[in-house]
Amino acid sequence: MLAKQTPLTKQMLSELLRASSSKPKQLKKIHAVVIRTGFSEKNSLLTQLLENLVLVGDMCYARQVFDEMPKPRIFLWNTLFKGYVRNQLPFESVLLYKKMRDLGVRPDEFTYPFVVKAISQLGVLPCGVSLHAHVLKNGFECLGIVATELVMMYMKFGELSSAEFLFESMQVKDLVAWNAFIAVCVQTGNSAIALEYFNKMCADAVQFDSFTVVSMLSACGQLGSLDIGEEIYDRARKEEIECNIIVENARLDMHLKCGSTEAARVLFDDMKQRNVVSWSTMIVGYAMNGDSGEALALFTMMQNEGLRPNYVTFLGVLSACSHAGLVNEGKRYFSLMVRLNDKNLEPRKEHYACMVDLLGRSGLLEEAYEFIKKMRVEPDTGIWGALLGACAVHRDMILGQKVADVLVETAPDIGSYHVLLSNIYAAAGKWDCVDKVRSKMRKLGTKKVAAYSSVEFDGKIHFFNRGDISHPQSKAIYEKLDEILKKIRNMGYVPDTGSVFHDVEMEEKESSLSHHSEKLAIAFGLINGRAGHPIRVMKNLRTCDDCHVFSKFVSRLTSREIIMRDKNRFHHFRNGDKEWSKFVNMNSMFMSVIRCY
DNA sequence: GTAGGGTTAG
Repeated sequence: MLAKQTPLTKQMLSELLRASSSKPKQLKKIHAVVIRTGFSEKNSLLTQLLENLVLVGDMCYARQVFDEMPKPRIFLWNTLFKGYVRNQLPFESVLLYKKMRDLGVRPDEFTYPFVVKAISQLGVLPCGVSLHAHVLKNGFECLGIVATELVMMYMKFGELSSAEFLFESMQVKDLVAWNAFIAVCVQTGNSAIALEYFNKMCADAVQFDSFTVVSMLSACGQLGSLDIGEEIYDRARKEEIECNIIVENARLDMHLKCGSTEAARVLFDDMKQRNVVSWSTMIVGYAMNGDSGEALALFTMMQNEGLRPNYVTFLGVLSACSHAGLVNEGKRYFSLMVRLNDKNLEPRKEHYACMVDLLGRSGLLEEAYEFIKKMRVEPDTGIWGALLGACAVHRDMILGQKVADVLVETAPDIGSYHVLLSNIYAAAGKWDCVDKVRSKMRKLGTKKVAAYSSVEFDGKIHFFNRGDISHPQSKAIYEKLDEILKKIRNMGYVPDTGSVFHDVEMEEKESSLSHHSEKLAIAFGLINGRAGHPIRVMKNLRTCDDCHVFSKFVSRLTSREIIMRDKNRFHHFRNGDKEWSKFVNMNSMFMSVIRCY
């Protein structure tokens, strides 16, 4: 009777496992039965259980099951590695790899893709280098997949030349290898290199696909190269590459990142299908471009269509409130988020940072400080950084010092915090304190990020540093700049030397100011750009007050529209005016949002 | 039986 029942029960257990593949509690119960009935001996049920646990993400339990297996085959080790990578547990991966070597288990060609990815997640370069040596020793370096993972690892570690060298020396580069390299370039902020390799790829006659297009549109968004991006998109269409919703969303985002909000809206309205990413892209884009009214209006529309916002949508909404100084509305959206009581919508650190920014920007520095103290989450550098930025804007030296102390303690290698503190001192004329901060930076080896601006012209991106003379057109650029400065001075422009935070003489201050990278970029745009077309300048840091005023005057003088994107947001200048957000009645709009829920 | 690529935030 027992013999008759045995195969049935085993089959039943297997079926049960399949049926409860996403229910962790059920899996545990079945595990107990498997052990009790002695079916675990052949490992097949345990294997199935392990795979299910990896999918569910219960890695602790998965490890327990794995450890109970008498002699797991290499496939099972790989399954566990897969689980650790998927669930972002790189440290556990490293320990498992060590154990594997200690036991003398030989890794196979499937092992290294997982382990290399784990080291990427771990972010420790020396570990990556020694793992690379293992890969070579075991003879897996010529496997495309392993090589691709290594290239991505080096790129994520900022080891650009190693990554490039390895990629170039790959004997066979298929489409996925190209796409992976281009994507990781964009993800690490090396979009100009991505563009370079896209051109190489085309020169090598490798046919690109929709994955390539998405990465390139994202690269063009970062670079502010609307024309190049649109050209690539048009080519994709002509070559009948499937432009799915991901491609369309990336295109939308590119337009918004290039300050082309009107065109983005037309694209958005014409889209055949829209998902939460499309809506969030628009809302975030409007917020970045200073059109808070449209951002919040879209948020309402989105809900009227019955779409559920996600955490990015709320980041856009909160930053829209922040840019427009809508303190009370921001507070209400934040509490709405809490009240929705959705596990996926619990405010994250970024949302708290947005709130601190909102309060701080409006001058409510103490309230922002209190908000941080009362937060349910542990404040990170992003949150303290938002408060320090606000202290710099409102020149609050006392609180600024307090916050900077926390930041310099936790993140001594980030130059911008030191710079912000030194700016606060400089604004108050405390040059001895400025010197102290600077010498501390030198002692810690912290470096300031050098400011640069870029402009696209003739299919190329032109970069400028402050006082740069390396550009072939330098002579003409400086002549143009002098000419403009003269003319706008007559129109009433006065250099705002308050934004040069060095203790130097006035004349020197002025010349240092007049050669800021964005001014050089604008002069370049005026020389080369087509009349009637906007000049799009991208800057890697925030733009200073003087360059802001300068741009206003230049837009009036030359009747050219200037769209300047800095680290945080856009500035649109047309006919000497800065375009402000449209007036909207936020109160009534907020009430309609409340009604949706 | 298992392995490499894409969109919204920072």
